Amino acid sequence: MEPEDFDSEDKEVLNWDINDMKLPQNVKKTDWFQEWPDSYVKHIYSSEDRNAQRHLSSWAMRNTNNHNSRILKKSCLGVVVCGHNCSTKEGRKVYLRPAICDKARQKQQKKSCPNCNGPLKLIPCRGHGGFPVTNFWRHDGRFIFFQSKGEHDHPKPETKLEAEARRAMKKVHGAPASVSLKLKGNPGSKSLPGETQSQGSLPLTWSFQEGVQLPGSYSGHLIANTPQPNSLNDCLSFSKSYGSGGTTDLADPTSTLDPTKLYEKCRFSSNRIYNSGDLFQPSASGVYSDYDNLQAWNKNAALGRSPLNDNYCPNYPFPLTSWPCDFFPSQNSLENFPQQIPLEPPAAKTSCHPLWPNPGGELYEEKVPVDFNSYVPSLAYHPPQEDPFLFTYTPHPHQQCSLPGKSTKWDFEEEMTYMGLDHCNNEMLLNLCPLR
DNA sequence: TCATGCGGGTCAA
DNA sequence: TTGACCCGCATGA
Repeated sequence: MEPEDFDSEDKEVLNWDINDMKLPQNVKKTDWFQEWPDSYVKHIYSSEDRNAQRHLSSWAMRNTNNHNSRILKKSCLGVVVCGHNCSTKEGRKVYLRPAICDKARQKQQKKSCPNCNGPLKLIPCRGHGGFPVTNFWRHDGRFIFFQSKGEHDHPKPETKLEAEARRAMKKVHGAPASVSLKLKGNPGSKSLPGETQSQGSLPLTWSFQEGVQLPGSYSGHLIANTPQPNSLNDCLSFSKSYGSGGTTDLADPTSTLDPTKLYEKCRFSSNRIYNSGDLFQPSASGVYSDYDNLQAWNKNAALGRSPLNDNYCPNYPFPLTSWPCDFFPSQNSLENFPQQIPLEPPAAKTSCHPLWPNPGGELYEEKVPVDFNSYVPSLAYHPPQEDPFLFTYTPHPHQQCSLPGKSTKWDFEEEMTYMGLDHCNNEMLLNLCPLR
């Protein structure tokens, strides 16, 4: 759509700034929540969006006083890495989430690298003119306005859920899970009959975390006590967050909380990300959408990460498609997800996931930029020494994954074994797991 | 214990 | 004046 096609109201919706006295209220479509907002983006979320209400971000953002109670400002803390720049045997880098609390962060930095016992080092974010990237949140009317300034110049840290899961893991097991991993073998290097290695599964969250490598998608699954509603919430948000082009139709009457419909919607949403056309859909906030998607893509590709990964459900504690198979979210889980999910049927997959079966049934293989900042594959992955951010990726085709058994009782070993086998990416599962 | 939000205050550009 | 940052406090999980 050409800019001249916008009427004045549209322009108002598109050209707002977080500091404006008056923000647009004639927003027709709100954005899907973005968990990894980057670059100079703006989003308009529904005031019903729980994630937006909580001003969530998977970047480690701390509150910053801007002496303006109307606008909440947050600045990025960067990422905690090993001072020795060590790698695990599998070539994974250590990317820990900086503690938000100042004291906790100081304590954190006194701790040693879980991998090599070297010192931990905080890489500050300098993505905004040498200053940390800042995020602004403003509640106005029925909407929550979000604006990001700066581009993160550091790897993604582990997500909040991952960090919480890691802490919970420590509490429950008392010792680093690596002990267990050593006993059972490395999860990333082991496969079961009929299984293939995790690398091709693509959006694995394989950031190394204090002795335990947690695929983000299972981070909430590791500990039974880990609250799952948030994970589901996050997943669903992710399913909706396929790029800043995602929008939520406020008038969508299909926003029932019927789990089956939600699943179906989520499934559709999952498909959406592979529709190249979606990349250029205007977001509610519009202005940056098209350009920023491209920009983000290019940047992420340069950084070795893929926007597609952001569209994945890295914090989802179980394979999304296991709903109809082995698990169904509680109503409680769904309550945390007030946003609507678009009902469009899956668009033709003009651009497929590397492992997405094509219409002919064959797995489609495509080289895509992959986020190895936080999603580090194992095995064949060899980290370049000169630049840890530049990774090469060769997907392994023909991968299959199995869902966890029907038993709801997973002990830790089983979980780790399962996780180590092959983290099933949602999109693939969507095609492998029978629906209802 | 830590995340989060608020707000007083300081400092430098 | 503005933006970044430090600090303490309160609240909640």
